[in-house]
Amino acid sequence: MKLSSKYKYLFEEALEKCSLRPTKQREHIFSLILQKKDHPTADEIFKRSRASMPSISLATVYNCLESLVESGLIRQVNFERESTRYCPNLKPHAHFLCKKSGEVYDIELSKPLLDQITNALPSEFIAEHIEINFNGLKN
Amino acid sequence: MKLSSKYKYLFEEALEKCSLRPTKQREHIFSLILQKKDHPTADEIFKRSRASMPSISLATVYNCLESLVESGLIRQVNFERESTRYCPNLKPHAHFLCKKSGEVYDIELSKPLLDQITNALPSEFIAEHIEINFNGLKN
DNA sequence: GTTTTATTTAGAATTATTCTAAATACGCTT
DNA sequence: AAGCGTATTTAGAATAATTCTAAATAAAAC
Repeated sequence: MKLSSKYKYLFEEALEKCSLRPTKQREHIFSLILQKKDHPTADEIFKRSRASMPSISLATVYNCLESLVESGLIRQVNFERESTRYCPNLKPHAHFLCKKSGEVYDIELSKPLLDQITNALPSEFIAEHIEINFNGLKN
Repeated sequence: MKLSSKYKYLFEEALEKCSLRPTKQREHIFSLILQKKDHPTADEIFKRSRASMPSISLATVYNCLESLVESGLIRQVNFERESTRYCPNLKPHAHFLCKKSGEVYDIELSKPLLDQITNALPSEFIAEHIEINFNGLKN
């Protein structure tokens, strides 16, 4: 599993900024997440990654995901206390979990709406991160 | 730990509707959560509840919390994969976790803003629940 | 090329939560 | 109020996701 040159550059830059090394494993996992844009858990990524990199370990998958999140290449998504899922969509957006299928969908949010939500905070609160999660049913 | 008559009635009604029994343990835990309106975890509630009910077990605390959530008397709050916290504020609101103090604050959201957020969903999504969590710093 | 430092790896450890099965309590009927 | 069926409590074991540990390997700096 290899990154296209466009993403390869992004990948190396982003890791560089955090003084992290662009290893084979990190690249492999990043490319897997980019490829199939569902919202896989660490364990799903582990299973997928073994297909083309049989020697990878689960601990490495966790480590790599942590590095990718830290460098801002992917983000985490949590629903209640389910396993953490990972998402390569970096535009601000919300998530929707369908109770029936278990699938997660990205929900775009307009900039003005996001600003309004942030403005709902009294001034003594400085938000670093907002997470907006829906759940319900999707047709 | 006893409930005031106002809450006692609410408590009994709510459990009744779900065919759950108003036991001493459930009442005790509900009153603890009402009393100190921070956002305690199951373990914190367990510790507090032992002060006045030393025989209670952790499993019971989990069971009671589940019943209280099911009957709509309290709600759960999850930040990333931290322990689930519990909240007696039933008005729709968001939560803010201060990274520094670890404290959780309720953030009121106006009805029109909430409606706008729900309307951000394309029509094929039917939301049952929305969770909005901020984190950052509070002065 | 050698050294330094970061990363990977397998397996053990941890943490929050759920499960299990026996004991107890609740609430309904008589 | 006694008895009965069912729900709840309890302690401890089990589970699941994740993190930790320490040795082996790989990347970067010199």
